[in-house]
Amino acid sequence: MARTRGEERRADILRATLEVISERGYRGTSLGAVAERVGLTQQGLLHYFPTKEALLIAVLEVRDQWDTAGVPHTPETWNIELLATLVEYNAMRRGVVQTFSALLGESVADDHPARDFFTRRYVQTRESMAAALRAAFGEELAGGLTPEQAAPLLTAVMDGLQYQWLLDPEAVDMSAAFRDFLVLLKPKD
Amino acid sequence: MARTRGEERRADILRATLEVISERGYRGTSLGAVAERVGLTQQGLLHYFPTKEALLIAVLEVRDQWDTAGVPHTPETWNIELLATLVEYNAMRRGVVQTFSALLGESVADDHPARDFFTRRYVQTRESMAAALRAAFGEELAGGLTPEQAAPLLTAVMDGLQYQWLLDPEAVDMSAAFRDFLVLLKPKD
DNA sequence: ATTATCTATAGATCTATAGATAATGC
DNA sequence: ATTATCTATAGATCTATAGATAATGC
Repeated sequence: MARTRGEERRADILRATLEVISERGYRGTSLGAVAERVGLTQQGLLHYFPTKEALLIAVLEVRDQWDTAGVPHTPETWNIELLATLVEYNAMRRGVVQTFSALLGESVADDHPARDFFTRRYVQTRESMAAALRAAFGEELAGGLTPEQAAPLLTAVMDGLQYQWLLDPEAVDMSAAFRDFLVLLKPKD
Repeated sequence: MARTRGEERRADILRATLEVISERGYRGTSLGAVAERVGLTQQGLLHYFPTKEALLIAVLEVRDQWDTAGVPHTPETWNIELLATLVEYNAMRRGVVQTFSALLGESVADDHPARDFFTRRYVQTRESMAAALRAAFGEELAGGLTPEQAAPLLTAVMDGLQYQWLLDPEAVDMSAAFRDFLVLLKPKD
């Protein structure tokens, strides 16, 4: 896939942006800092992405691929085993997890440009989670929960564990804890 | 408790700071915006808190009282029913939840001044959660989990639900979901 | 006296625009 | 021709310091 010079540069810039966001969040990220990492001036960077917000939008568009390790975000392709593997994989990619968590955390601010993106995304995520749970465990999970009831919990556990793990990787075994949670969900009959 | 004029002002400033942080995060908060809300100039505010970081530290110190509704943060005082009530209560205090979530989200950045605070705090939280779980359910929870295994999950569920709820309050019933999770944890014998 | 506020301002950033120059692709 | 990149710079902020003035507490 012969990417043009320009596409290559864009990809480099996005990579660098993800890096800087993971270190400082979106608000703490300056165009200058990103530009420096790709060997450009701040104004040179603006040739590829005309505003800082345009750069964030572009980052969000590619981000999904990163944080689901390339697995597309639709109900059909998801399943519980894959989720567990993904969590395990994420435990080896601190930077990616940190970028995601930093953006999610910032996005709850009233005026944050990523807010809509995350709102929409979580609607999707809960649907996918419910479908995956249904496929794995059927209509009734442990405790009599439906897949739709368990979906936000599963989502919450993944996100919440990431924060605890990012703050204190030694103290929290994200992957083991996630598997513990899957055991909890499994119907007992 | 006759607070001096100065203490009163300090409290006002902290209140305003929590507000602005909930709207913009710590990095997005300017001293000027906080000062305006208490009817001071930015320089007048610096009389009470000499730097922006000092203001954040002070906020973090009072924050615990807010987000646990005044219940002290020690193993002895915690129990599961109280947690469920707290989540219900939080669903009526969007601003407080949003301040907490915004700060937690930002704090994963490498150089964030609240990072240490949250790291230490989560160690405590997990301990308190484990104690509460032990008191409520004994040594073996559902799925054969120990209280220590379930503690990070319980913590993760609370935090993760908050993000989903903040982004989309209509779509997520934080309190109901939390109670669902408690049902999951309850030993089945 | 001490505490509370204000005006003035230095010094750092940061985003974005304008316009010049260099490199690349037909 | 078009794309890539640079220099120069306007215009907004933002934190923090210095030092003056007003209000309050003994």
